[in-house]
Amino acid sequence: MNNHKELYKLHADFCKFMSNPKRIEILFLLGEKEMCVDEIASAMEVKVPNISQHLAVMREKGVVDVRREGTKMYYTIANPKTLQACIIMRDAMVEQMEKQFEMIREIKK
Amino acid sequence: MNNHKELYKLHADFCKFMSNPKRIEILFLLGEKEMCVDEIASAMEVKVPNISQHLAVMREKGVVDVRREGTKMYYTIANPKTLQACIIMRDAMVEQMEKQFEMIREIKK
DNA sequence: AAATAATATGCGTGTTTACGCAGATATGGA
DNA sequence: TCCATATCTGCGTAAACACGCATATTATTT
Repeated sequence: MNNHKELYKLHADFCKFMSNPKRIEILFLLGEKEMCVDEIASAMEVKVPNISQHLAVMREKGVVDVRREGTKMYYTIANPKTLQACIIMRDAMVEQMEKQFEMIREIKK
Repeated sequence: MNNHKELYKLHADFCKFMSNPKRIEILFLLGEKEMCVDEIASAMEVKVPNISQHLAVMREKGVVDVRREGTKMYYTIANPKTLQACIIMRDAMVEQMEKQFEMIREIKK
């Protein structure tokens, strides 16, 4: 069974949405509540077309769901696990930074 | 407080290691046991220098730790949370794929 | 049917990433 | 010291990405 490689490819492709700080910020914003494009854009102080492009990436990968209401498009997180994993990943990063900080302090003393 | 942006940047940068299928495969391999470069390379059927480069990326971000034993470098996962988050992210992806598969079946019936 | 508001899309450009290959290091042993 | 083994680094190229801006699409209102 060597479709392992294929699964890793899908997995990496899905995770690509996290390789951009704006998309992570969008994920955390949507974690609080459903939002439309210009709400997100003004909350982040970023131009609307740019946010729309990032949302398109997240839509394609199935990270977010969309719902139309009149002219507005409301976005939500498709699966809460995505945010959960993202938070755990951030915790791991913070712990790692603290560990490295400790090591530097040990060397300096 | 607008160092939020800076945190999102660090977060995204840390998560970049997941945007490549080979690095995800490396993470899962190291999840089983400590391994040296050529063990990883032959397990994955990838050239050693390429694996070394991917490990360098993971080292820089603090995703993996290294230990030298003679001429060999043994790699381990620095923080189990990293693998945990990665697994949850994969679960989210699989659930999402199943959801989309269901939707297509509904439309076709 | 126009005009307007909200999003989405296409394109050009500068930046980053992946990876093969050649050459450089570092360690242990003859 | 010289050689072999294991790993790392530098460089060139091709592909992917981010983002600004202009334009297109979609739905509401008049």
